[in-house]
Amino acid sequence: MTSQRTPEPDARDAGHAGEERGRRGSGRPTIRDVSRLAGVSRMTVSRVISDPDLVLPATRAKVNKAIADLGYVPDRAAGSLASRKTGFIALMLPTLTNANFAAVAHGLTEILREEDYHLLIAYTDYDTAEEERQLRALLARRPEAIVLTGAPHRRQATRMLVAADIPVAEVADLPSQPIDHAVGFSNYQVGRTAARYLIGKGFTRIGALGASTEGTVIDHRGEERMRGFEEELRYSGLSDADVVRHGSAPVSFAHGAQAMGLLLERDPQVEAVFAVSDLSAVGAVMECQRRGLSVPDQVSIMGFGDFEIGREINPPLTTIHVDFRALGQRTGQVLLDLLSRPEDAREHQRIDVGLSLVERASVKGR
Amino acid sequence: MTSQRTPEPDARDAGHAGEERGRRGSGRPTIRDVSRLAGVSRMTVSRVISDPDLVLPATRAKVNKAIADLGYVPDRAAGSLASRKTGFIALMLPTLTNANFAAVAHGLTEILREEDYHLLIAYTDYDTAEEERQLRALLARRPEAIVLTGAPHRRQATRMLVAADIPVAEVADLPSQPIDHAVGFSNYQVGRTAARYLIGKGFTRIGALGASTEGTVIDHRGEERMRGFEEELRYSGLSDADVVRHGSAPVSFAHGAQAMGLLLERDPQVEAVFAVSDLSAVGAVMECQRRGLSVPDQVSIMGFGDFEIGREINPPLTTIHVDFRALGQRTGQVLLDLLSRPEDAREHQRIDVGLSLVERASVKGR
DNA sequence: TGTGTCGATGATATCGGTCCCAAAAGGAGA
DNA sequence: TCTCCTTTTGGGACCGATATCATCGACACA
Repeated sequence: MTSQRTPEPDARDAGHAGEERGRRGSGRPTIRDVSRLAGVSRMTVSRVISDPDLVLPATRAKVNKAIADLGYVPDRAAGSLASRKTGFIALMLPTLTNANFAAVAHGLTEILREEDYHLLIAYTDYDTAEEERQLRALLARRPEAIVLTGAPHRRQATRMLVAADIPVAEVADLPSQPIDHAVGFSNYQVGRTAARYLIGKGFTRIGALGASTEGTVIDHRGEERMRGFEEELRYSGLSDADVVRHGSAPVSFAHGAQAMGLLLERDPQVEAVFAVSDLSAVGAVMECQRRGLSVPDQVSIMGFGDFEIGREINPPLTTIHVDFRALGQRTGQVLLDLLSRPEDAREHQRIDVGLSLVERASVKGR
Repeated sequence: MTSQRTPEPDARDAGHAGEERGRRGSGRPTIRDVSRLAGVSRMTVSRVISDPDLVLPATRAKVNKAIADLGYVPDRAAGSLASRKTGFIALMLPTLTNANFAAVAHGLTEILREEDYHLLIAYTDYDTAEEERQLRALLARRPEAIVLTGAPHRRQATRMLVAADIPVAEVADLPSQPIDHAVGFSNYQVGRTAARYLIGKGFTRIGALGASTEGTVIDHRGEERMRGFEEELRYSGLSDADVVRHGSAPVSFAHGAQAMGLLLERDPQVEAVFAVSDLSAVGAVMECQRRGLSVPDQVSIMGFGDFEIGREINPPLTTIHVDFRALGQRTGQVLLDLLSRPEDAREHQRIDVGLSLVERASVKGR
């Protein structure tokens, strides 16, 4: 049978029962209420929740009944404080209103969920100033790790990250000097790959559509693609006169349509165009069609991101594919692995998830 | 001048300095470190952070310097425990990979950010079983309010919500019997509006494209639109034989294409189609074009949600518009208002953000 | 019967903040 | 000068969990 010692006296409850005066509590059942009802100590209740095998089945049953009867839900804030583990992973993105970033969040959640970690999501709307505020707010929640898209761009933000002393994973870009860990692909290589592909198709008047780099609202990853594209053009001895930077991030259909319009006015002879995003590319295709230009017979267009819409339009869009959901999952695995091992056994991870060119009908060589 | 009493002795630090043995702490500076460095009590530091006006400017300056020197970031978990305010608002959505839901999250964040509230996001992938697990995990974080898309569908989940005793806001649908507060629109009315519109255009063979209602993965809001659409057809004496439910939520381009294919095989004479989502509708348009059917000359198609892509395709898509970002903002305002006033002054809110029909070229009357 | 080991459970300190009230200083008014 | 009030600051308990170590039995073995 179970042992019959008296449970802990619990000074706060000694004396007359039901004396509630002056108590700060919220009225919701606490672990103490459960322990009293079940006739065990708080520690035993805690064990039933976090590691049931340590408790005798009979005791466990009593405790579980008490939990159910009271509708007890443990307070993780209190638990975090005591255990020094919050179960939070922070995620800072430029925006959620982008299918690929949302896919990263989705993939991450799928993995973290299993280990009862929660994602704390913040977004910056591509604003470098907001980044710092958000980071401070996130760190106050004591996440056990933080996931960022690319390095932070303020000195102060980087300092805060280092001081936080938690694993940092940079995703969706592979910086040459990662702060800590990195899971992603090279946006610069995306640009170069796109340029080489179009050059290989025999085009010589090649353009690009990206966002402006002025102000604080900047899509750094998109700009990396533009840079890679431009450099490849130059290496190949081609002009970068048809590279258009227009409007502010995030880019979408309307951006592509406008930028394509500008480009066509600047150079009506342009043969092929790379857009930093499929959304932009789709907008460009539509703009061409409105102007009576046939894609791909008169202008070839390709994008980046392999958004679902690209597959559906006519002609289907040639693009560069990155599996963002898998990227999120992979990041989750890296972090779980990192967090489950002692600090001194953690080596830097740098994982390139790669990219692939998806040829569809919107590009047709000369 | 400032007062010169000795600051609190702080038993934990008495005796020889630097004796770190056996301490549970994390190594990060705490409010106690700041108070020692600044030569004030912890309470004064706390005040400088949460209500600076209560502290003399000179003292405030000392404290702020100590905070900066140490790189101190307050631990919100500890603060939450003591103050009974976590600063969390929970948000449970079917998915984030949907521009409209992402827009809700976005709008909410914009508003809550100002008052330093954080959104805790969970998603269920349209799975009723997952809903309950996620809800339990969310409530363990002690959010001060919770935002849901429509009522939870498990008895147990509803019970947990009521027990949590916090404001509940249902968004993106207006249930006839809201649990607490509701901000949204009637999906049922969307369906009826769409049907009335198509009927008014003189069509009599009218179809609809939605998701299957089998299994646990169900898009209840989409189904409400389907139901409203069907009922309006019947009220008007028309057949609902062309209403197609196919595939599982979430629906997208490929769904629309497939479902449209099925519909055309079932009834090649169909004149007009309503899809539960613009994404589906776009897929349907593309499918028609692949089959050589002209939209809108041979088939009219309309959708719901006013997704950006609908504006860009040829022909532009007729749809029903709801401003989801504003919906999120409105919800945020309601919640902030609710949380800033005493509990007994809180009345139930029911806000209809309305909907509007956007006529474009994809529907052409007989 | 004595003793060592192991499994189950309890007692207490602690995590890092805030609440509540008390104390000290400074100024106004009698 | 004394009292009273306001402003500023501090002391200690407390929020609701968990870490850590102690304790109690039961059992094996000598």
